[in-house]
Amino acid sequence: MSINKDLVAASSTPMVLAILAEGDSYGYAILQRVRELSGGALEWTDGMLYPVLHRLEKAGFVQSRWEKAETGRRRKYYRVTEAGREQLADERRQWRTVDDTLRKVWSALSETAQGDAGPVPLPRWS
Amino acid sequence: MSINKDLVAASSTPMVLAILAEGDSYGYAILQRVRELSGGALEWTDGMLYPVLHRLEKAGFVQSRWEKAETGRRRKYYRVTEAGREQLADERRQWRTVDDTLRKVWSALSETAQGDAGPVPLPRWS
DNA sequence: TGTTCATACATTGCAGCGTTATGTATACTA
DNA sequence: TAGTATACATAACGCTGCAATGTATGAACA
Repeated sequence: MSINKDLVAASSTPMVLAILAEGDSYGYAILQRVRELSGGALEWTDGMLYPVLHRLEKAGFVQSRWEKAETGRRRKYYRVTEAGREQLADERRQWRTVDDTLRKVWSALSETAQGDAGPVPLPRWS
Repeated sequence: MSINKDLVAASSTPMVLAILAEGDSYGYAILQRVRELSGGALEWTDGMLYPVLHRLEKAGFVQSRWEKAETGRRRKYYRVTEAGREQLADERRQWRTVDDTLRKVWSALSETAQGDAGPVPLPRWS
């Protein structure tokens, strides 16, 4: 399933901060972690992730350091800051507010698109 | 609580389509319905909603018609199309995919930002 | 009558950000 | 030696919320 860009944009910050809250990590591993967490449903591109990490660092939500992995490759590790943890908590609150609202309006609707939509419901305003 | 723009962008299409799936409605009433559904937590601006409605109509997800309300004012009513119902179902699937993933990564974290974060957890990679 | 507020729709300029494409470099493996 | 996975980075493009602004009508109130 392909996820539209707005939804990717809305979830990227809380997702990355939460992954880093599990422990320090780096770009490539974060991409894999997202795939793993979603069971393969989410496939982020690196061209999208790196600007996110740079933005988070500029905002003070994460700190980075270069390290040499045992494999020999250089990696840029990120660690979430205290401000980042607060931001994460705020993002979670926002997400839940929107999610609760969507669930409320969705709850009355049938699960799927209806090939036979049946009679159009009477407008509330009539 | 203020909701960041990415989250508003991600939720606007499924929210509007779902509200219209409840019954035909118009711009001003949709703004009120969003406020009502969210218990006042979500406050959409009209400058954001009208372009959304125009975009949905251009995409064929809704159809519009002018009507004269009993109050005498003109209103532009919108009705969701069959394509719109299918789009709504798809948006719901996408939302749930992302929501499930976020819940999974959030579940291990404490509820709030920690003023005293305690010891930094050992990195998974060490 | 005049003023204000709520209703009702619409557009413009700005800025942020994902997408796609591209670039650079290293380590491992066939 | 060539291909693949790893690893980070940037540029051009297009979309879209946001804030500001504009137009217009009806109701309430002084």
